[in-house]
This record gives sequence, C-alpha cells and structure tokens, in this order.
Amino acid sequence: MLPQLESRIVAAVSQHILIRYGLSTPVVLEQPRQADFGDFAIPTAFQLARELRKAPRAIAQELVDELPAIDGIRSMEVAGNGYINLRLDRPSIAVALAAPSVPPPPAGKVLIEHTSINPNKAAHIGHLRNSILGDTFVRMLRAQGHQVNIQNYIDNTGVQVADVVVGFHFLEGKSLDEVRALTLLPRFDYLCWDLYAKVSQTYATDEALKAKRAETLHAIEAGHGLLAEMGSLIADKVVDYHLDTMLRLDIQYDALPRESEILHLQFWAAAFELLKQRKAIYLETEGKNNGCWVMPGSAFSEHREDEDSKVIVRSNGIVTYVGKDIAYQMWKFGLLGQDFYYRYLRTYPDGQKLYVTSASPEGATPDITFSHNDRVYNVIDSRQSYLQDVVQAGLRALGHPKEAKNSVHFSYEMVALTPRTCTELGIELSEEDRARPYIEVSGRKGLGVKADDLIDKLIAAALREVESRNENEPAESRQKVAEQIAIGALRYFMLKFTRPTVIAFDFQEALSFTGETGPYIQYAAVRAGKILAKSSEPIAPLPANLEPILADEELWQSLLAAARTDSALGLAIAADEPAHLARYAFQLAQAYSNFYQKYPVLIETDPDKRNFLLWLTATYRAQLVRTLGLLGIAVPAFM
RNA sequence: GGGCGCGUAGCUCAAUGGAUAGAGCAUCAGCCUUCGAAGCUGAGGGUUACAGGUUCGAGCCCUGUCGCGCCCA
Repeated sequence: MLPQLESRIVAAVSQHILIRYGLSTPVVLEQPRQADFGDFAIPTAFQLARELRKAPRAIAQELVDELPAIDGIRSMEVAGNGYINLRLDRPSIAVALAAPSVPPPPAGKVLIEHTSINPNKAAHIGHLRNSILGDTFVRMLRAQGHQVNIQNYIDNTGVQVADVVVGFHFLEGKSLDEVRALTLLPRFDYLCWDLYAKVSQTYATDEALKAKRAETLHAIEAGHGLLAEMGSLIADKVVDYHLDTMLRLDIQYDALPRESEILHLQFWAAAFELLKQRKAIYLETEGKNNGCWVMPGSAFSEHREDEDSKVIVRSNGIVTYVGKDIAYQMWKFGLLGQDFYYRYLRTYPDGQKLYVTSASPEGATPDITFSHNDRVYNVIDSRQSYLQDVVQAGLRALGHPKEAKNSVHFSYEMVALTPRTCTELGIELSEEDRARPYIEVSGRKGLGVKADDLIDKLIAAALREVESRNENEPAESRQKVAEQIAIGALRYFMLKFTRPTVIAFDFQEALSFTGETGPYIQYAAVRAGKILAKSSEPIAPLPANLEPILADEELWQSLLAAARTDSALGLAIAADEPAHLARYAFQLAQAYSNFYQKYPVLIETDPDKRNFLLWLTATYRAQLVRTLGLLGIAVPAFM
C-alpha cells in the first residue's frame, strides 16, 4: 500500500522537475532519521543544486511552493539545509492499510539454485546459510509476483562421492550389499561424515589408497560397474537425508539437476562445439597450457590484459569443472539446445512435487522443463566468485550478453566456528587458532556442526522454555511450538547478517532467544494473537473520524511502522539482501512491543479508540505473520 | 605476486553519498496482585584502522598505507 503512494510521490516530483528545470534527476524517498521530521524525506534538492548552481535550500523552497498537490500528502516543508519533509494524510493511510491487498502483477521467470551440497556426508551449518538465504529469497521474489523455480544441483559423480566409495570399498573392504545394508540403518549420512574425514586423513599417509581415488572417480564418471553403483547408492541416500533436513526448515525444491545426467546426456559436447564456433576459446599451442583449450583472461577480467587465461579443456582431453559449469549455465537459460528428462521423485506434505533429472525418456514425466529462465541466481559462497566470473564471461563470449547480465552470483561469506564453540565440541585447537576470531569448518577434517544436531539442540532448548511457561498445554503441542521456535531462531540467525559478513557461529549466541532473534519476533506476533483471541467483540470497520485518534503522534508512528512492509520488501529485493527484510521484521516487532506496552487494548473504555486499537493489533499481527512468512518462519499458537 | 571481501561501541553486527553514526549482547539503575517479563523504560560506552583526495555533504566513492580472511598462481 505504501509503495503506490511512494511511486505517486516520485512520479509527481520527477515530472515537476523535468518541466520546471528540464532535468531528469532521479528522485529518491528516504525515511527521515527522526520521526518528528516527517513521514518521508526527499533529498533531491541537493542533487539539483549542482546542476542549477544554486543553494539547495532555495531549490527545496521553490519545489515546495510550486509542486502540485499530491493525493495522500498533507504537507511539505523545507528542513535542514535542503530537505523536503513530507507529512502524510493520516486517515487515508489507515483506510488504505485496511483495504484488502491486491496480488502483484506477474513478473519474469526466475531460477534460484541453492543448497547444492556434495552428496557424500550430512549437511552442516555452512550449508544451512546457503539454503536459508536461497529459500528466503525465493519467498521474497514470489511475493513480488515472480515465477520462481528452485533447483538443488547434485554433484553425484564428483571426487567427494568417490572418496566415500574409496572408504567403504577399499579402506573397509565392504561389498555393495554390505553398503546397501548400511544405507538402511539410521543416520547413514553421519556414518559417511566420519568415513569421509577418515579417508581424507588416510590419504596423507597411504599412497596406495590415494591411487584408488582416481580409479574410483573414473568409474563413477563412466557410470557402470561396482564402484559406480556404490557411488550412486551412497549419493542417492545422502540426498534423501539432505532433503529431509531441509524440510525441517520448511525448504523445498522443484528439481534436482544431477551431474550424472549432464555427463550422460553430453551437455558438455554441445557446449564445446558452440564455444569453438563462437571462438570463445582457442587451442593453446605454447607455454604451460600447451595443448589445452583455454578462455583468454581478457574475456573475464575487465581491467587487465595480463590476467592468466583459464583452462577449459586440459591437454589430456578432460573438461574442467568450469567447462561443465558453462554448459550447465547455458542450459539454465535454454541456450544449449538440449534438455534433461525428468523423473518424479517425491511429493512434499503441501502437495508440491519434486523431480530429479534422468538420462532417458523411460519413466520420465512428459511435458515439463526447468530450463528457459529469464534470470538465474546461483547461491554459492564467495570462495567460488572467480569461477562464477568465468562462467559469466563464457556466456558473454558466446554472444549472450543479456544472459550474462542476468546471471547473478548470489554470494555470501562462509560460516565459521568461534574458538569457544570448537572447544565445546571437543575439537583441539593450536595456540595460534585459539587467538583467531573464528575457525573455518572442514569436511575433510570432520570439523563442523551437523545441521540436524544443531536443530535438535535448538529444539531441546526451546522445549525447556516452552514447558516452563506452558504447563497446561498438551505435550504434543508444546513439541510443535518448540520446533517452530527453534527453526525461527535458526533461520533468523542465518538471515540477520548481510551476505559479505563471515558468521562466526557460536552455540551460546545461537541458542539465545532474547533480543534480536527470531523468537522475539514470533513472541510479538503471539502476543497480538492472544489479545485478538481474548477480545470477544468483532472488529468494527474503522470509524469515519480517525483524525482525533491519529493525532496521537506515537499511535501514528506505530501505524506507519506497520505500513512499511512492502517498501521494506522492495528495498531488500533491489539490494539482493534478505538481511534487510530480516531487520525490518525485527523493527516491526520492536514497534509492536512498544505499542503493546503503551496502549492496553482490552481495558480501553472509549469504544471508538478501543476498536481502533484492536484493528491496529490485527494489522500488526497480519504484517508480522506475513513478514515472518517471507523469512520462512512460522508463528506458534502459543509461547 | 594477482583477484575478491572485510576493518564501525567492551563483544557481535546495522547504516539506498544526506540531518545528532544505530541495534542486540554484556554492564549498571528501574518496571510484573499477567491484554504472561522470550517483554518495556533509562544510563554509561564512538577520532567509523591510518593518511590524503573528490563533494554543498563521506563510515560509504577515489588513491595510498597497515591489519585480517578467502580464492587463483
């Protein structure tokens, strides 16, 4: 509702500036630093000052004097040395907020790839940041009308899966049937976690075992034989666990594109032909890369010519990682000229179906595709930014600048552990490490916090709180509420940091449910719900004369805070930053907590005011539920 | 050596080039005979790493220096 008003203001001011001064200076609306300055601020006079060679304050005064009336604006005034502060027509904002919301207009088709965990061990907290960021951004885009499809890429033929096969088969001498039996036992993913660490450490001293790694990898890539079968058995089972873990966080996918199908359907061969045709790569004939197909450094580095060229196909004919990624990125946009087959995999509790790629039409679901997207977000940590740049350059070199521009590396920094948390986990640290602010997790060392362990721990902590506060609720409901609180705490924790910030994960901090946390926001929504439930009377329509009620400055500020949800969503999407929306959710909860403290609703004796307070409570509740929903956080029935 | 990111209160972090740099935690002082305190009110705490520059205006942009992290070689 506020966005419409905002764009109306921007349009009116821009148009006036164009006519009056002949300038198309962009107009931005700000939220004033102090509430008593006004409801919106326009700093455009400062920009105009340069071009008009005139004092900003004088320009602001001209604008205020000459601007036509804008619907919904009560007054404009010049402030500071050139701000224009706007005050809104309060009753009309309340009325607009009370009106039913209109669905957003349909927007473009977007692909978000997230999670993409190597299917060789249990998920850890670092993976959670990826999935929660990706899933939240999906929810945000969908709320703006985008048609989003969610993909979780599975590298089921990579070296990491090979390592676990090496572990089972060569290190522990297990047969296919024995491994199959193990996959049926609980927590096979945890078993792989330990085995992967063991194998990685054994490589350091056991050359013979290390030699088995390459043999195993080749067998898996070829796709037949005992080792390949064992690899796919392990990967499929571990993927199942990942899907279950993510479902606990309310995270779902539409499709699982797999590396095995990219290989078997020879996506790379098609991409290779196109790259050669368009002269995006060339065969190096000298130097260290002699005999390799390379992409020149100038293609992906704007400023420097002397950047090393990037090898796409090695001299032994084996395509690199980047090469395969370019082929896959082309497929995402529908530029490859071929597609996967898709096989039904499972149905989520809400009825949504999940598909996995397949190399043959047999058993495939006809008439679906997950290709041909307008825009692609790859949620991948910042360590891969160089590779993502090369992939993007590949598209550009192939003559697809638009798609290159619409390839977004949605990058984020890693999740590390605080030294204190390492110690709690029984991990020994060197003197040097103890002095560091954080310790990087490592699957090879088995150093990390498993996602499910963390979730279990959070639920246990939440359950203790819930039980101490809600003795009369049935155990089953308390369990459910504890789960919702735990997930709320976890999701908010992963979202409150901006993407380039390294999260130093600390158990004590993550297990805290006070202050700027998910449960604080949930609590605000639950309190609002409780008042609404206790009030026996239905909420009457807003009274005709709202002016006296809204003359109360604090009450007005409270209402305005609740009206900013869509603006906050818009800003967060424009900045590709879910943390902005998370922060708004917290501010919204703070605003409600203040309102709750200051205005007791149910004992208010003036019926008009009481009805208004009830209405505002319902509005807050709705905005809190909606904003939390965008963050993937549920609102418990009680707390 | 090159590339990317970071450096803000005791700690962890915010801050679309704009007004007096804000939150949470921690510390201290208050508020429960409940619309349940997972809350609220208040206090103290800042040379935004350093040095220049651009600008009407810089935590943010540019250059350099120092420190930290990651990636590539």
